[in-house]
Amino acid sequence: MTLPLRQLSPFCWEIPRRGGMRVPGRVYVTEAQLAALSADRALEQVAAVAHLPGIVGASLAMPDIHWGYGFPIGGVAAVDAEGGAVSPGGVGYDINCGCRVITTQLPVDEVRRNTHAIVSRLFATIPTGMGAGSAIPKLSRRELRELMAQGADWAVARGYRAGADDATHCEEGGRLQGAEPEWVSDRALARGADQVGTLGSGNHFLELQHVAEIYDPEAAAAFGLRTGEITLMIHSGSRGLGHQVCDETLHELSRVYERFGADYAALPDRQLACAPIGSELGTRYLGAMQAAANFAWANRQVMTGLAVRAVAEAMGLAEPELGARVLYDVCHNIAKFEEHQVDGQPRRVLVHRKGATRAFGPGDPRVPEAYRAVGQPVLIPGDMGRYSFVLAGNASAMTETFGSSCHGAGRLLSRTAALKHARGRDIERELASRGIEVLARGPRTLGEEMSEAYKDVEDVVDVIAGAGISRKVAKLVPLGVIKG
DNA sequence: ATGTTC
Repeated sequence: MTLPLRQLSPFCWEIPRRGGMRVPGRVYVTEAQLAALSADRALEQVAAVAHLPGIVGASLAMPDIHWGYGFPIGGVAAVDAEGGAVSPGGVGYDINCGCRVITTQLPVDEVRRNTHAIVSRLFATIPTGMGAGSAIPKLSRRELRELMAQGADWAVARGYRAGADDATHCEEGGRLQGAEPEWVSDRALARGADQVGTLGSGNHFLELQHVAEIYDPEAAAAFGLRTGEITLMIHSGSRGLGHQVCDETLHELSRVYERFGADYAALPDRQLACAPIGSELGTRYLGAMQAAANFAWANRQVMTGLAVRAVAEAMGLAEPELGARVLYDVCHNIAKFEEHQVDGQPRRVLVHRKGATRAFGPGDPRVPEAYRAVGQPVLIPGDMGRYSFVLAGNASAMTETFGSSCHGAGRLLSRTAALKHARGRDIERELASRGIEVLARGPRTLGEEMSEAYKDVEDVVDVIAGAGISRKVAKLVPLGVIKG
């Protein structure tokens, strides 16, 4: 199927409304990226999402768009908070998968000669890989429920912290309102009980980086980013607990969603299964999803405490000597109630961001005060062999994308294709020759995750910057990385 | 992404 596309700007294309689409689609890509997209079904998914009950504005896609379950990865869909539908496929399996940057005052030159010791200590401290558990003592169901009610604060209160303002430097303060831990099943609790403070596998990572380049000195100063200083980046989510919440809801929803009304029955893809926000099932999913999101924040917060301690020990320093603090923490797999302008009127909407990052512009009260003048920090992880970016949200994100930006590089090769390319090579040694020390549980992840398997994240970020949605603030280059 | 097919 070929979709008719209308070019709106050098970086933006519209899929006009037709059939059951309630709104148009809008895709932020260059012409070259658009040509590459014809190979997968992601654009059809953008059009399919436009059928979602209650969707407003447009069905959006960021430049790192690729095919996903129901919604494309890189998709953004806002639905009316009253009459709209919530769709687990618009959040993804890894609820509140997200990214965090911790800044330090350590100079890269001092740290580089200790890279091996630091990466080894990080790898020994933070469990990585599928099924890895026991970073901290296993939690009881009661403790887990407390954790899911409190989010990042749960971990801060137990001493897992970088600085004094870690939680307030998270999107939503590291805790979504409305979380209902009671609606998270026993099975999900069992999976999460020993996974707090664990990294996971796939594209999840913890990186030791340095600030290699500053593009926007004013925003960099506000964010505490200084050239030549060390940062840590954590990319992880809600592990087996969030996965279980998504899985259970999808199973339940697939049997009943068509009964919610003609709009639901007419959805073009069963993977878009959704429920009215106010329905019993919609309410239960939202409460459990918000609880799982808070689990993810606690998870990244515990890893923050463990990582700061590990770096200090490896450097032979006291923790305060690192000058570490959380710059910011964003979720890129989530559905959140937010107020946005729709057709010039303020409206409460549920914004699904599935592989998309919140990117609020300057002056927004929902951005921490220290950053408010320059806009929200937008954290964009790249691949393990190149670099990552810190951006700042622009005002136009608020009018164009419900305050949303891209979330990463996006895959170029499938996992299978990447492994084929990696055959006979020593990825670990290749990275070492470029000054990047990597420790992973197995060789397979390294093959699947090698640089060539990903697009250049700078190409993605440049589209976002070209479209005016966010602007580049700093480039972060890895010295070392731990993986699953 | 995921005790990688309850």
